[in-house]
Amino acid sequence: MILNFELYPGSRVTEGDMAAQFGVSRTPIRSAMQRLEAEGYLTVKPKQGCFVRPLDIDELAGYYQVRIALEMLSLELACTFMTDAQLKDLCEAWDPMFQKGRTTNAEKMEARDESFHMAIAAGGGNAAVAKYLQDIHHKIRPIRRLDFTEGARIDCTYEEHYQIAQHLLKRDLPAAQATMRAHIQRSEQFAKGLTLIQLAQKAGRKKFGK
Amino acid sequence: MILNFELYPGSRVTEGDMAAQFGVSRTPIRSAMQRLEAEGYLTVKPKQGCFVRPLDIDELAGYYQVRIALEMLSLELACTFMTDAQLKDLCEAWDPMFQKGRTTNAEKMEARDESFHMAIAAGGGNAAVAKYLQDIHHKIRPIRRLDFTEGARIDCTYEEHYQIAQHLLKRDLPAAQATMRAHIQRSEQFAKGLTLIQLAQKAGRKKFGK
DNA sequence: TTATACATCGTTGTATACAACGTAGTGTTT
DNA sequence: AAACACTACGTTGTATACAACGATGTATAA
Repeated sequence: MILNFELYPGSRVTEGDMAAQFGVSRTPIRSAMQRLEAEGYLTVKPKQGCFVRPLDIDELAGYYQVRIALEMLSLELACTFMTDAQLKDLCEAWDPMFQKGRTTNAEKMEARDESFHMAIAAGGGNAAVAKYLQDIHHKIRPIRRLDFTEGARIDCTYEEHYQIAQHLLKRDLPAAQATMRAHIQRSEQFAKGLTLIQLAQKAGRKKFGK
Repeated sequence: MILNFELYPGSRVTEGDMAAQFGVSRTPIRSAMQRLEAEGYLTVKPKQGCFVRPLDIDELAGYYQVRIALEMLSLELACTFMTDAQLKDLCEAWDPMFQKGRTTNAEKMEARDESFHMAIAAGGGNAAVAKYLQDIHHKIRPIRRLDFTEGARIDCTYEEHYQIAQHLLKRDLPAAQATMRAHIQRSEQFAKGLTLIQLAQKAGRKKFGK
């Protein structure tokens, strides 16, 4: 959605303005806003207006905790139900030797990373796990994207994904879980650092007006 | 919502009918339907109609798996962050010796049970855990209610909740987790059995028309 | 100068009318 | 008799007008 970038947290968004901006009536805008409210991106106060919810870093840490718990379950199911063929495909897709599929585009890389985690979740056969993991990925997307702005982190991601897939192929659940946990925590720590820098910059810009 | 009982899965629900039934216009009905669709209770096919989604038992098993994973995390956080005072309150509320707060009403009991699990989730300080657990509780509510139609299960629930709270108070995380896991699985097994019976009865009724 | 009452404005919530589209039923043709 | 085309109906999607209500600014009184 558009609110990932140019909308400041806390700012007001009225249905009328959005309708004029998109050239449609208030009805579909209203519908979209209700969906965004349900997803937690903005809160609508009756008869007052809609406000975009600021994302605070503690809340995101909470999502990462839940993510780890779900990824552990996801791996457990995948280790039981995914076929060797599926896991071999996964290994090949993330083999660090294959420089082909590599991309330096942060957005593309983030989509590829998400597809890795969702493939494991889907392979486990539990739709609820996949659903909640997808939801969390959406929630932490603005931060995760920062994770792939550095080439080193991309290399790391390839290596770790490959290891996880290999562990699964060998049906070594504890190793897969340990690697996944470390993978997620590393990514979180790195992204958290970059987010703090961005927040500081934003605060600086705000001081100088606009 | 009303779909918990008298609406057959797969049946069609039109906005116009609902609007007439509730005596309001289509607009708020439409809004509510979009919310229900987002929550997964019904699917709306463009230009065709809305259909209530049947709940299949495998899907519910998936939710129970996720629930266990989240409750384990919830306990871990609660064991770290909840105060002795909070835990003592919890113990008292579920002390089997106190026959006072007891209720035989399945709906009331289900609300009380939910409040126990949500209190632990809230006590851990992770809003995301609480949010997803709440969501799962809503999803499995139609089954869980069946769990409290028998007095024996109510006794069991009091006993198990009390033990969990006691373990937390003693800061014995593994014991609390083990008891919680058994508690949830027992509840699931029992409710699953009753659900199958209900489904069989419903199928039987359907055969005889109406 | 400060506090209070009031009026105006802007916003969301709701109702209603119309447009777009899919489905089912019917009539015709082969 | 069967298959196909067309028409009519019902449904959701959208636009617009109005109602309800909170907030803000202003004028008046103490």
